[in-house]
Amino acid sequence: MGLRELKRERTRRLIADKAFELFCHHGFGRTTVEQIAAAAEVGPSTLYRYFPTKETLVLEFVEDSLMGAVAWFRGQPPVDLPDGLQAVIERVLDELERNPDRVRAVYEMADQTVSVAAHLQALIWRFREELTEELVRRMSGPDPVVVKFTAALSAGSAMNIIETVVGMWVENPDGLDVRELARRAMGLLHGGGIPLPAAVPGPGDNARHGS
Amino acid sequence: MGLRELKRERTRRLIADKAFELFCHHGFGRTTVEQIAAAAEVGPSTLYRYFPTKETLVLEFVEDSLMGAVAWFRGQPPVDLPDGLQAVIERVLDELERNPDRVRAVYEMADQTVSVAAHLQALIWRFREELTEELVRRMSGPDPVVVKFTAALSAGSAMNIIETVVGMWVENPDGLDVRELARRAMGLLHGGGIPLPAAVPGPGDNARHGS
DNA sequence: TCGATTATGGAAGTGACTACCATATGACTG
DNA sequence: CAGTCATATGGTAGTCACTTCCATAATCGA
Repeated sequence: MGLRELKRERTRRLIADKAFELFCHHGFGRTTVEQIAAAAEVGPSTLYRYFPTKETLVLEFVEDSLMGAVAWFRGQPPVDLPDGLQAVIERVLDELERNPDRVRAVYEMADQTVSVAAHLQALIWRFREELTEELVRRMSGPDPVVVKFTAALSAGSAMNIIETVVGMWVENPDGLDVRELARRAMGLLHGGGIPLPAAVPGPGDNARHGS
Repeated sequence: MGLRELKRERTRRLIADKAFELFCHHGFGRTTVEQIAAAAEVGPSTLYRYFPTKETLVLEFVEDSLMGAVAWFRGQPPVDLPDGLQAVIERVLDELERNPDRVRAVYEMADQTVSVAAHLQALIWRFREELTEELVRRMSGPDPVVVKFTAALSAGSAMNIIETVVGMWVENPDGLDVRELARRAMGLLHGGGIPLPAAVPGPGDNARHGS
């Protein structure tokens, strides 16, 4: 490991940290790339060599969490479908829970800047696609279309659970048992259907029953 | 209804059509906004008055389909949760099936242009949020957090089914029964779990059973 | 027909991002 | 240690999406 890679990692980290700092302080939209480059004491063209877009400065952390979980799953021995998905979900949640402030910051920026939300969603989409691919590799069936369909639906369910749990977690700053919610949501995978609250919505008393 | 609104609708349609044409012919990334404006014989600033971003030129159609379904659902009498979701899903699929070429074009552009994919996902996210909101309004329960959680998970499931079915539909140009797939996927909402193909993935013979 | 409202087009500017090139810096060889 | 090579950096110039603002033209109400 040479001095070069060490320095590279250092500047990369420096840029990302300065960017995060400026984004939190002044907002994503009110921070220019030039300002970030100046704060990190590098030229703008150097910054672009490390981070292809402004959004990656914010979202690389999420990308690592999601793609890391898929990569980990690829190395795991075959297991039951629901169990495998559950493991992936827990892996992602573990990773995100490791630095909650960053997760919150990402969600805040996504809330107030369309392009951040958009790229975050694109990231989640890629996670879904790669997970689908891996599930297909692990599955077998007579009809490849049905296999692909099942895999995509499963990966989507995992994605849905992650998004929902993380969303609830971000909205309720403290005193929320993320794991309990996640466990509840997993019922979706195991055939329990949507876990309903105590009082379920039924047809209203005075309402015509719709078609 | 005055002449003004009529003309407005006409230029709007004209711009969108010319844009679609150019995008299909030269690709999204290789078409500039100025070219579109020139083709529609309007000034660029007029174009931006109708369409805030280049992406909306492509995605407005999808937005209308999704948001229209939610708006429709808002006007419906209360029904069972799974039935309601199923109705919304079918509504969206109906709308998309009405012009398949446009759906395919959108997916193609999303495949080759990141920002289109990103904004498409952002749109789907908004659909999910609005559907969640409406579900919350229709639900009751002792714990508002659990209610919100259930609603978000349900809306996410609906979104998942739509995305999966449409994705399969786009990938397999012809001879695919979209409705059969959709019906199959609905089992997820009714508590049937993930519908599995004939041969389900099990633990491999030579694999260690790992945690 | 006249005044008010609104749509349009153009100009000028900002900022993200790209392509390119000259230079500086760490890495390897004799 | 000197020389050379690979790579990292910084700067310049340019493209393009998008914004703001203003002058003008088209429509509408009276």
